Amino acid sequence: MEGFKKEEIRKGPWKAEEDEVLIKHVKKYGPRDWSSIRSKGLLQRTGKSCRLRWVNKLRPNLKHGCKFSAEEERVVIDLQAEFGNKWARIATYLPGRTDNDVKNFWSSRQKRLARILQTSGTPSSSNSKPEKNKNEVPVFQDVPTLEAPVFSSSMEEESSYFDNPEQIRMMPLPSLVKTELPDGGYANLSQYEPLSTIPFPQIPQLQPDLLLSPESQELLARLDDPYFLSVLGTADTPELGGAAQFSLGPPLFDPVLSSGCVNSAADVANHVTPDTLFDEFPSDMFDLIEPLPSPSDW
DNA sequence: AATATCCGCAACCGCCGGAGG
DNA sequence: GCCTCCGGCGGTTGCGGATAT
Repeated sequence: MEGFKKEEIRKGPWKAEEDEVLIKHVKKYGPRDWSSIRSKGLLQRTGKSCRLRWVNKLRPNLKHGCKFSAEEERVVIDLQAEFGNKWARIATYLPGRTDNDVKNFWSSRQKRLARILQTSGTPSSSNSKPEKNKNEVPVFQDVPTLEAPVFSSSMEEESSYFDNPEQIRMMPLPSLVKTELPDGGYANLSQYEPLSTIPFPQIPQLQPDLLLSPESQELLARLDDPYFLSVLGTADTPELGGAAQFSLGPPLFDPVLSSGCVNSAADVANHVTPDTLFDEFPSDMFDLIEPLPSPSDW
């Protein structure tokens, strides 16, 4: 590794060799002393860059390449309302997710919502094609207060974790708090006590002369279907107007979705996530959803 | 098939706070 | 009290793949 000029700092994508060096360093010294990696001439990366690479990509037990499950999405939505943009804090509730993951998820979601509101707010929107809006998800307001989990949010573990590769592989995530569920399963989000009810985006009373597409009418009809509601959660109010609420607790808490990656189409086919759920909504359905207040108004 | 647009992701940047000299 | 260094965090950007036109 000689020949490194200390002034030359490498940026951009990491190479496999660099990852190897970083992993070796962490195995040996633990996830700390990031700046020493460069001062020792091991890598031409800054300490910050090394730390980021470890935390976001190389750390054990990360969920790479799998979308947020319905449960994870709900947790993020709830906790964002509770904590604001404290991504690192929110990430501690989500085993295998990093603050960067949460941040990226949220910003993608915000962009989608912005677009949906933009299109639904225009007079011609009910004539517009579904386009990308088919993936839009709702925003939940006035979410319940949640209790913080009892664990250290620090990623810095004892160096004993790094004595051998197997220990690294099996290293428990600090945020992984398991609780036995009534049905015998385990919830990783144990502190996430009964997620009571989360307000659904308000849908105003339908006007008799309001023209809806056949799909929308069919969808509204399905809201009376017990099974459909069980997917959404249970409605606390018979009518959808005003403060219609849906329980997003157990019905949406699916061990398959919440505990691991769901990547195959078959896995997804049998589960309804917020995204897949709203895939079914014709675009003109969103014309009925009132514009949301900005986060600053919460 | 070509182009435009969207989206997810990885990584960088700047700010902040704590620790140590 | 100050300065410097380091690590942590949130915001932002740029790239590449996917999707729509």
